[in-house]
Amino acid sequence: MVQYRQSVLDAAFVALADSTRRGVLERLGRSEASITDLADGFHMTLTGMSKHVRVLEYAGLVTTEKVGRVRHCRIGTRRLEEVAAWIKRYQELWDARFSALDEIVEDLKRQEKIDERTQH
Amino acid sequence: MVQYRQSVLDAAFVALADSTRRGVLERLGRSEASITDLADGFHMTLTGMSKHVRVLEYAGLVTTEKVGRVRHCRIGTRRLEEVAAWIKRYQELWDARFSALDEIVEDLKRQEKIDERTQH
DNA sequence: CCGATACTGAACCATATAGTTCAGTATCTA
DNA sequence: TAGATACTGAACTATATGGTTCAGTATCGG
Repeated sequence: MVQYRQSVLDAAFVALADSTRRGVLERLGRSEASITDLADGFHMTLTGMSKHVRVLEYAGLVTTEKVGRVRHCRIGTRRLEEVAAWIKRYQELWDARFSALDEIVEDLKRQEKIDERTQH
Repeated sequence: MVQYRQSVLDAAFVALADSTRRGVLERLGRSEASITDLADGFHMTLTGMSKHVRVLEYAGLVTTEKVGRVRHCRIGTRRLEEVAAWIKRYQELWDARFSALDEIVEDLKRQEKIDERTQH
């Protein structure tokens, strides 16, 4: 289970690491498209685009359906929410870390003031 | 092919695509650490971890400071917010797309009702 | 000063990735 | 039915990636 979730999350991050694939997601955000549409739009062979779409589909970021000759691609399930959740969690850790630093800085400032007063 | 990463955003996504590097970010979320600390924690050579840290630093996700022999690594600037912003934007497109589909479905339902009525 | 520690750089290796071409297969259309 | 269209799979190329070892260099502690 944990292994599964880890690998799914990993697949999503890997899929998002490529700028062409992020572009495809944006494109599909506007309307569904065929492999041909996408290949044209990104100046790439059908085969190349087909691979990108498969990576996105594996990661759960798009879904596809073949109707006759045409594979219709559309934006996928809620998988991206897992990526967003990871980032949110990281940001929380990170905010906490910065808060801790802030406190240290505040302590130092307070200490300075005490030093000032005791020196005069 | 020649993957020159024009954008900082791309570097961040690429950095996040590796699960070890995401682990390092989580680890640094708890406290700062040296290369040695991280290498030990992730069962990896110093050289290997050094490379990961450099990737994270290039992406602006961590900052480092060398004090004497030791390189202190800590969680970086607000760079991750750009990643979060991209995802948010994508999710908006995507919600809009689903809303549009919902409307179509609603239209179809209405049409069915009309058909029913006109057939009787 | 000497030895241990902490890292860095270069070279290397195996595998993964992004792309191609070419040769199909299946489906639509005239 | 013939030909165009839409895709798929296999094989191949070039480069990137994640890791290693080994040989330094710089710094710390006794």
